[in-house]
Amino acid sequence: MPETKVKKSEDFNEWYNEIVELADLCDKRYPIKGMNIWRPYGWKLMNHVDRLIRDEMIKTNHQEVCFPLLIPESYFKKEEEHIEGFGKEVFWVTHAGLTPLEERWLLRPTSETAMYPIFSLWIRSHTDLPLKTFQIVNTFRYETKQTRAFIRVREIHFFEAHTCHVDFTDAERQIQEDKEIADHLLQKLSLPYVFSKRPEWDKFAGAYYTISIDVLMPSGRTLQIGSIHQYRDNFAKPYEISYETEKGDHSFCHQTTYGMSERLLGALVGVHGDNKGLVMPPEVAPLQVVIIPIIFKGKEQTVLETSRTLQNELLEENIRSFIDDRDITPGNKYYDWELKGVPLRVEIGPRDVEKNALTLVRRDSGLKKSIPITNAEQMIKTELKDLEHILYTNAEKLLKDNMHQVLTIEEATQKTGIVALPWCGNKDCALEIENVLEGNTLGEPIENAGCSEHCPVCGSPAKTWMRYARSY
RNA sequence: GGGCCCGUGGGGUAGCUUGGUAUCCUUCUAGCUUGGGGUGCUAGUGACUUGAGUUCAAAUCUCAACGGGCCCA
Repeated sequence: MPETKVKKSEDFNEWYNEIVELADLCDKRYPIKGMNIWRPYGWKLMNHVDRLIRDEMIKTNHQEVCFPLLIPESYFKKEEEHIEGFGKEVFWVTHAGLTPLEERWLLRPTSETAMYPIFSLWIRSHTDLPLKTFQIVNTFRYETKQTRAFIRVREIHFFEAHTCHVDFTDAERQIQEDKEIADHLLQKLSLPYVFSKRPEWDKFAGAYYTISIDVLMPSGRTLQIGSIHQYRDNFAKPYEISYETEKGDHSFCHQTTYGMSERLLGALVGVHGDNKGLVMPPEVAPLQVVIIPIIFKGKEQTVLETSRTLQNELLEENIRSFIDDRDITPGNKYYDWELKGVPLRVEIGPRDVEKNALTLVRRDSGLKKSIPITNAEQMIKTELKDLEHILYTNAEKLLKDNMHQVLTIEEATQKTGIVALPWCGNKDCALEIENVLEGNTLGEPIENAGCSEHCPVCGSPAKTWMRYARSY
């Protein structure tokens, strides 16, 4: 069996670096830090993830838009907290040719400040609401810390939904919908996750509150793959997004955003991959089945014909497949496709054809079996479903085994992954725990209110649980 | 912001201390061979980040720039 040089369990970070390049996802040789090249296979994969996101957006009546990349400084500066949060990591455009610009432009780090002045033009009446938009674009953030493919980059492939509502309640309803969207999507990616409400000092710049969506990587560190923000009317006021109510008054909109990025791909790689390479959930696998004809001189005809017949049958079932008839040895092809995480491999050789059968190999378990060629596409469909299920189950176990709820800092230091401790609500107490655990606050669980224990730092009655983790 | 380390074919490397012909593996190309887990053989392409300095001579020593990585705040 082929293995990566670095084992996933021994040095996850190194393993990750090795795998993203070996599997042809990206090329990191571009000479600007944090700006990598999407290679064809990686880009296909990302497109499938985007497709799932679009499907969810369309189902929930969001409209796709595309705003300009450049934002005038004056637009950007309207909301104070927002500038403070992003100011240090924006790229500026100062010249056009040799001429200095009268007003500087910036590359969007996110699109609130590009969109909202325009929203204020679009929205006149309560009948224009809710306004539900989204776009999938690249955003730019000048990261100074260490970059990592798909996880911390300077040019980010980004999904952002922006909505405007008549009031806080309707915006809250949107946030419920966003949570459902996240759930559907992450199920399809076989990625179990946790929602946490970020503490006040760690929320998105300008938000009323922020819900983060985190997955747990096998290294024990969390990866935030999305966030949902309730803005209330924090942006609507400076950007003057108001509407005329039924009664003829004027009122500010309440807004939400929902963002996700190429980190989803990072999570797919990290959570499902193994020492043989990627393991892709069938929903997003660029190829769901690879067909390898076993060619012997003189017998290639029947083997290739059988392969083509199967491919056509798979096509009718909307299963993405490819016949690898390259002139290299079969073993070589196995390695290749295992590295790329193709969920199922079908081998068709003279032996199979004779028996009216084909050989089916699972990427997750490596198990091989011979199945009848009649109705093979149905069997394959079932196997794909089962594989998706197994991926989810394994990932869920990883998450559950690494989520802990404890009462003292002492106990917390013994744990890996996500640790929840009682919290009194005082920032200093949380920061103290961050220090000792060498981790960060993730936020409070959103599903439960309250905690009847005591803060492990100051001893006061706890208001809630607070989660801590080392994160990417 | 402060400190440290590193730049050699597409990838991984040896050589640097003590200056002189750049090593090996892999990939790639061509041909034959082989083909149910990386087939074998033959031939071939391809590199010292850039600039300045020291020197008869620099991958090697010095300085700088650019690029990459790590640690601390």
